[in-house]
Amino acid sequence: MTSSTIDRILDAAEVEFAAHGFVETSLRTITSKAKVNLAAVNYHFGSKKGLIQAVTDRFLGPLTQNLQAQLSAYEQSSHKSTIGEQELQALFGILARSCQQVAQQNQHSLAVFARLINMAYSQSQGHLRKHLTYQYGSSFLYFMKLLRQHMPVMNNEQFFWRFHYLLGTLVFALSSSESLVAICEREYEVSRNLDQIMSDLVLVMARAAQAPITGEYK
Amino acid sequence: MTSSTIDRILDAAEVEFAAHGFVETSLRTITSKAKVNLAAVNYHFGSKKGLIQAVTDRFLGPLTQNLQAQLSAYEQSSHKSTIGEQELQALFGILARSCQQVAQQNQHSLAVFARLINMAYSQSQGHLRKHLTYQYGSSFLYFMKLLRQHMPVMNNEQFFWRFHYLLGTLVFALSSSESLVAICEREYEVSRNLDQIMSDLVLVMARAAQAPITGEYK
DNA sequence: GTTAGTTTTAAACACATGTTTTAAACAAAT
DNA sequence: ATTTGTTTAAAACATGTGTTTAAAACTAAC
Repeated sequence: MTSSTIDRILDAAEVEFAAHGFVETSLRTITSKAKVNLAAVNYHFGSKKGLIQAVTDRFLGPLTQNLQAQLSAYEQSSHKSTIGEQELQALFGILARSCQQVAQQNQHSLAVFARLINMAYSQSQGHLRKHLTYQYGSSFLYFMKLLRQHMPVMNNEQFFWRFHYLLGTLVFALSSSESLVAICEREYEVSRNLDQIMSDLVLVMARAAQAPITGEYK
Repeated sequence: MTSSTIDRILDAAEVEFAAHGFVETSLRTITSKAKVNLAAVNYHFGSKKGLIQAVTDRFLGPLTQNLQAQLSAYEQSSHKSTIGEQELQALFGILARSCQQVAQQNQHSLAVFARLINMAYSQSQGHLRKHLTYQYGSSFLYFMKLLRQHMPVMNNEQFFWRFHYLLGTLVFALSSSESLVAICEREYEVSRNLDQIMSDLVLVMARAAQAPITGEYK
């Protein structure tokens, strides 16, 4: 049980970071929730930054691996030159399913992970952004490449923006899903789970991807 | 020039908060950038929380006022029972134009403001969220009500979720617009301004609002 | 010119943070 | 049983934080 300390730290850090952000979570609350000595973090991870990167790596590693596999299987199967909403739904569906599978396999909450990603972008944490793009940039680009084939109407720059709009939709929705679920249960007495939210998001993203590319709203 | 101190503090706090978040920005950096004594913040705003609320109020006050006016003008004009993409575009366009107008009138950057809103939701800051819903909740609901009339296919709960997806798209895209613009200029040698981004976002949101409401992505 | 109220200033306070240090406890191999 | 390397433990360190205090400077009215 020598490395149980490391896992306990990672488990505690994950939920605390997701709940209160990286900066607002102190090492002391993490180590106390993990029932571990304060110095253990610096001993095993070097620094708080090291811990933050380790927490994200533990999820993003399996995720990108899973995603890569499913994407290349999809690429070699069919749908190659087809254009349409169904193919877009399929691609976003692969992304959604990858997230859910990895979350389920590793006993993690998808909402927690989405909040982590959101934190990585909304809080400054320059080191994290660099680490993520360096480590997982290629998987990112692979997904973009496949998606690009089903959005041939627009040029590269227009696609770039459209892609990030959709990414924002996904991240923001997932990361605020827990509080939205709570509001929704209180307000409409209907409870939603992440599966339903994901299904809905896939449809929304696939439709949004096909919005016209020019025009003025004035 | 007695209240110039207050304005200088607000100006400095606004850009620092947007750039580095509420927690990672210290009162000392704010007061030094504002060329004001450290104690001035506690004297004029009571506390750091008070300053945070004042910063958001300075933008959200004029914004909701502007938005309310334009919305009621729109409501009394026409389009009342019509359904379609054009009406959705019109409503989102009103929201977009309100944001831009207020930003321009008060010499503020829209991206800075969007980042503030994003911070208010992604960082814990429970006091801010309470303050915002208490102060500006009605304007929020008014916009929702009008939008609801043009999305009659879905029930209230489905609309609730769809609405927040779109909101996430807007906030996330605007708040990360500055870094995306930079990447885009380096990568594609094309520069976009916020007007173009807003136009595009309006089209995307109007299209996404019409996505089908049920179905599985598996 | 004096006074009363407001604003600014410099210093100190109380506290929480990440990190380091030093020694103790432990594990496994010789 | 001793030794070696690794992990844990408690304490201290250095620093940055929001806030408060008390005096000084300023403003405006009488």
